[in-house]
Amino acid sequence: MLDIKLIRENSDLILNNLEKRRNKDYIIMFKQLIEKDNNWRELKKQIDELRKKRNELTKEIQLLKQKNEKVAINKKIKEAKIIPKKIKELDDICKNIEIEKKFLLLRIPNLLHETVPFGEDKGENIIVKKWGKKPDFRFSPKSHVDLVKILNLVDIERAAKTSGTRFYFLKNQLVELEFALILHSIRILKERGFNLIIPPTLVRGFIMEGGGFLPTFKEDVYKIEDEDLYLVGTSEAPLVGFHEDEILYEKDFPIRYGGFSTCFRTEAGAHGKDTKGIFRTHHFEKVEMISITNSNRSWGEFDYLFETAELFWQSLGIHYQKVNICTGDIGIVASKKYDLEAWYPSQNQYRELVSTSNCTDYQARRLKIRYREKDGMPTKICHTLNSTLIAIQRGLTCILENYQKEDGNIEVPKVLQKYVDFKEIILK
RNA sequence: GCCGAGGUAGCAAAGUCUGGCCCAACGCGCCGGCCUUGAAAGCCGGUUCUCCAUCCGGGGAGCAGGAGUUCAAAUCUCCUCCUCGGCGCCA
Repeated sequence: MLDIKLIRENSDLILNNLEKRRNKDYIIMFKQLIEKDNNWRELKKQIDELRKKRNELTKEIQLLKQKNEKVAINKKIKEAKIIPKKIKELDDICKNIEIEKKFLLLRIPNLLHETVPFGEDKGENIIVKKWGKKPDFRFSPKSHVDLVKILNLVDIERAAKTSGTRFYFLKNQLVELEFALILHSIRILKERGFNLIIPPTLVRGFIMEGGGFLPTFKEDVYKIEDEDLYLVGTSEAPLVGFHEDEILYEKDFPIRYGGFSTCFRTEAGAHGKDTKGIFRTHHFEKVEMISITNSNRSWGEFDYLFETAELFWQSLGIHYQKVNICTGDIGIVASKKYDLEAWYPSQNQYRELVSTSNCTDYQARRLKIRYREKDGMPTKICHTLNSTLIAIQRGLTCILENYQKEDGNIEVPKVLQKYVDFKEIILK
């Protein structure tokens, strides 16, 4: 969420930024927010004055009791007695306004970085870099959907039986490749200064809210019935929640976490999209990077995270492009976002494998993640960043497609060969 | 799941039975100031959130979270969460 003080003092700046999103709702919400905030402050002033009065009377009563002046005490108590009711009355109104205020504040998106390109939708994202080459196939490459079927690596039909659509049984060498990818991932993350973590995959509502996953994306996450627990759509949620309501030290920045977890997504808004295979599923494993730092360093860190993802995909020899996500496609939390889109020969297009975001102070403010330059110095709000390294199942689809051979076998990428006892997945 | 003990500021630790001198003691760390040639010691102010005020400054809230009783709650009552120990169950 945005800084309410900045909203009060510099509303024009924020309005100009919100306008870039070309969504009138945000402007309306913002104006309502300012109104609510004014109401709130007015009421708070009144309430605080009443409390002050009550505190004063309480003290007087206390003194009179010591002197045992009964008549005066009764008079004061009579006077004091009416105040709590008034406070309660105003406070109830104030609390409601506060709820409305928070409702708006939680839905107003982050400020966009000036280098975010303007655009209506993902068609207007800007390609900023390409790496590697498309594989030169002398045959018509198969899709991962066909490959996993032919090579007996995934069973979708039976998963439909046990669990429904968008589930899968991963089988045989693909299971081994998954673990190879995980081991390769954590090796790179360790070298790049990330602390390895496997987080809980169920988290409380306020952690989801703090990360920006709620309330805006309520339909996209699974909730446990009768409990205030959600299945995480990404380990970003527990990993940024890790330091919730903490005060960190600047000397420790950047704090980097390399998290591995299963992720659960309803894919509510994706009906009809990527319905076949394991490209888009309700559950998958993902290796994620998280960084906590401050405003001085977060843009450098943003590049560092993306570079780490690039190094990983380069090690696998996958041809990709780096994309600067435009205003219409960026979402509410990130101030700037780069995607890494890899080449899918069967689809003849680039598909998203990695998304790197600088959330600036937007998440950290919600989660009360602060830092000090030194002990005794005032606290400031941290910056948080996140990036995919690899979503395993999607990564596998990309590898399968790019490493397929004319004879129908799949070559195992060089860097993964040391983790498995085969160099090819062979058609039986 | 049951029983017991707990949750107090950056850390550490009193206060809870017996409500008010608790805007939370004594420490430790750190920040600012005074003092000093400099430092240490000493002294003063600070070290969470928030409101008003350009500045000086003045309020309010906060003792795991919420609700209640009361003129007044860290302290009493109820609900929830979490931690630790014991028992049970279990991969």
